[in-house]
Amino acid sequence: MEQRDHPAWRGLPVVVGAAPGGRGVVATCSYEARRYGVHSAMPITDATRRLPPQTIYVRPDMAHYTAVSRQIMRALADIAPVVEPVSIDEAYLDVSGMQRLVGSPEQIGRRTKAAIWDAVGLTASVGIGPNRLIAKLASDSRKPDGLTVIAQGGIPAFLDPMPLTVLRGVGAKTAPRLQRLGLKTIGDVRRVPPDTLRRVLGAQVGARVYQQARGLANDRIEPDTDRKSISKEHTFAEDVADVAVLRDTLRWGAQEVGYLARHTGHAGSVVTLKIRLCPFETHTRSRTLRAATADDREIFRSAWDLLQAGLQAERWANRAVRLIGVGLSGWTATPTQPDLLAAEATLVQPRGQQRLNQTIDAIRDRFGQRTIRRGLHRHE
DNA sequence: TCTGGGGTCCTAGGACCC
DNA sequence: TCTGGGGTCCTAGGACCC
Repeated sequence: MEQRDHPAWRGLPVVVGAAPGGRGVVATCSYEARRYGVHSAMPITDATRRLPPQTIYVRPDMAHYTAVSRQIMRALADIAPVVEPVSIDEAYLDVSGMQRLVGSPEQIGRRTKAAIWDAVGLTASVGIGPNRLIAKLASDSRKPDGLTVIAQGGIPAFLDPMPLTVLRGVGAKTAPRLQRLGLKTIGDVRRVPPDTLRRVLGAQVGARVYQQARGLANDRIEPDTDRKSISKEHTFAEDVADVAVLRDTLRWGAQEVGYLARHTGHAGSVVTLKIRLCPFETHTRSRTLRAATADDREIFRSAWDLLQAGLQAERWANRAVRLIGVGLSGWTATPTQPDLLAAEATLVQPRGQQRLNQTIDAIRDRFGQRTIRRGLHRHE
């Protein structure tokens, strides 16, 4: 997209991310830069070493990218009724049952690419498959500007030769565990009994890998999934020992988090402090508040308390700090409603057990089990 | 060699409740 | 005096994804 906005950069390696020589990584880069072996998440110092002098380095302009992303998502909403954005540059569309209206899967894919081109002048890769795993891998299989359709019957031939590292949830730690069993491809994984995978990878990851190797995955596309947390963190250009600097950075983070929470209609009851000590040792400390908040000062106070407690403990004392951050989570389960409050008031009255049970049943019918437990806890 | 920032989900132990 | 089993919440850390 930076090449779209700056025609002079077309054909050149372009790196979006940290300043060259600084601390940080490549966020993304042009296909010209990829030819030098540079990729997302690579330390910027490594990238600089590999890339030629004419390389263009840009800092990310998130506000601009977010605006373009919105335009793209709007264009996608015209293609299919259900769109689930997964990141700033990726979304799932449920196009099942659209063949009669639009045409073959290929036609739906071409139409999607055209809609994005017309809206923002960018190419996109599209993958179509029976579920989100296959659609994602299909999209990844041909970039840039690709269009790949995998039908149910084509799944084994498509998956089996792929390296097992493309499976969702198989990363830097999990891949070697599988490779130590002599496995390289998804086809290899498919021949392993489920019990072995569960033993080596744990219950959840093992089960997921087993399913994915067979091309099975969730096919529900769900729009409007609410975020679960809001956080702000900062890595210092140089490690910091001055507590006043840490406090000011924490205050900044709390203000950013509070602002974002209020502007997105969130109030959270869990404040989390994150700290990364020199050279690279990460810790978190969290505290559950008595009531949810979106107040900068309250978020800051909690984070600051947690930091001071940590600094007093032996482990953190006199250590230079590389990163500090603050997060907010634990949204209020149910918006407070008048009749819920009334029901809670009834509950805390000393009444006979039978009456109490009737009241609990009544609330449960209306709000569900979780609500009752929370209500009881608050008043006990 | 050096490892951002913003997220999600899972695990595991201890507290606490019934 | 010795003691179960299930469930949920809280906390810390870790793996992973874009």
